[in-house]
Amino acid sequence: MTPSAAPRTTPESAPTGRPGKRAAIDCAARTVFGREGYSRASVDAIAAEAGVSKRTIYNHHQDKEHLFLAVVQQSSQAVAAHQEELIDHHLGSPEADLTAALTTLGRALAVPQTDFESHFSLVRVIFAEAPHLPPHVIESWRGTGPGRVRARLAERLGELAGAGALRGGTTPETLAVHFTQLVTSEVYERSLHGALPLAADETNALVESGVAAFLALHGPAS
Amino acid sequence: MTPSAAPRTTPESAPTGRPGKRAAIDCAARTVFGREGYSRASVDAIAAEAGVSKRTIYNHHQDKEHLFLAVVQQSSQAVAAHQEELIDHHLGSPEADLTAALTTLGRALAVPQTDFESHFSLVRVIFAEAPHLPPHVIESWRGTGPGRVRARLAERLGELAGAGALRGGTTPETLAVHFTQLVTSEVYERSLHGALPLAADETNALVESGVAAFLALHGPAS
DNA sequence: GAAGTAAACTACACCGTGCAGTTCACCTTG
DNA sequence: CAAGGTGAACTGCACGGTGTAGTTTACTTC
Repeated sequence: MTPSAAPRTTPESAPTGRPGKRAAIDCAARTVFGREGYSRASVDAIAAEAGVSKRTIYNHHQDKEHLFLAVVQQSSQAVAAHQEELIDHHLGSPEADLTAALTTLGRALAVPQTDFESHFSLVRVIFAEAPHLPPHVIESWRGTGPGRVRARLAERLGELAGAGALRGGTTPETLAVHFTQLVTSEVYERSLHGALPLAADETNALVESGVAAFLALHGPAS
Repeated sequence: MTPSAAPRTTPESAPTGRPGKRAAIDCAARTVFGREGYSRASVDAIAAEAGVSKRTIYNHHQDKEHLFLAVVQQSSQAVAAHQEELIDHHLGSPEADLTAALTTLGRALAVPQTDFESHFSLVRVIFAEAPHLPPHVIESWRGTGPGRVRARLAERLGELAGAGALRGGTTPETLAVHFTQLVTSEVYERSLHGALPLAADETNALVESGVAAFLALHGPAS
């Protein structure tokens, strides 16, 4: 950890290489890092998972650590883009049934698609490695990951408030904070941030209860 | 990880040894595991931290892994006991100023005392290692750790509701969930569960805002 | 003499590199 | 356009160096 800003000439930003190899390496690295954590994940295992020679990994990435950081960047962007899409999809056009819209959005945010499972696993590893990660990496991750999602959620909820679907009187940011706290944070905590499976009906119950509380706080004036 | 239930005769439950050594080992293990994580923490480092021979560690504990599990048990109990005490202290006797009581409790729960820092660090490691931990360890930790705290909080908040200090109509468990979600979960997330320091005034702002939201939801009928 | 200490030791896993040989994409040339 | 050359990318393997879990041994202390 804490790399010293790539001193030498590295293959870092070389877009060369046979197509597919780079992608296979990154995908495999995400999978293995997510499954094993940083320390336990061996470069040999990543190479095997990618169906690639270990030497090839070092052709594309300077270091185990730089490989990890590159994959973290990709993953946070992918997760953020996916979640922003979810938010726009469920909250984009004025919904007739606000409770239903918030509930399905909450569920979608709380239980990650299996397609993105490895990305979310990697987010857990970021949490675990946070004390050993260079601060600028954390900040960058915050900015391109959760920060963007939170901002998008605030934007959409602010629009709903502006349209009268939610009570006014609070900033959009507060709405976003309260939504994530009440609707998703308990699911995250109960499942140890997705590490342990949580029964579907339990998830639903938590989300529905959270939405109810959120609407009790910020729902349309009665 | 995933030990196979201690097959041989082990020093596991032997209360022998010079007094103080065992405690020093456990304390050092907690510190080093908390600081480095499971994989990075070496038994040599723990021995050095404890001012003890490595052999002595293996006299008291079967294994690096069993050492880790033992320390986890201790830590979760210590954290739980400490937090239960906080809850009783701030919510035990009917308070004149409910807002102030909830705020100071929230602050106390959100920023751990430096005395318990290593315990909280270890909790982060539990999160990180969760996928590699035997399930019964997780369950046991849940029960003796967060579960007990949550139950105590529900109990006290239920009493307040019964005394009219909070609005009725919800179960004590829901009160406890909403309190932790609104008051502490954002602090935890922002600080990556305590891994990164969070400015004191920022913490205060989050806690106060959370208490305000909690009271808007469940505060005494106006 | 039971418990602890210090240091050496075994056995292994891992990172990163070197290198000889192979494969593939592309480009020259007839 | 097709045969053939060219060079970069890739493979497979072995190796040096390092770190670590756990054991052993000889010695010390209470």
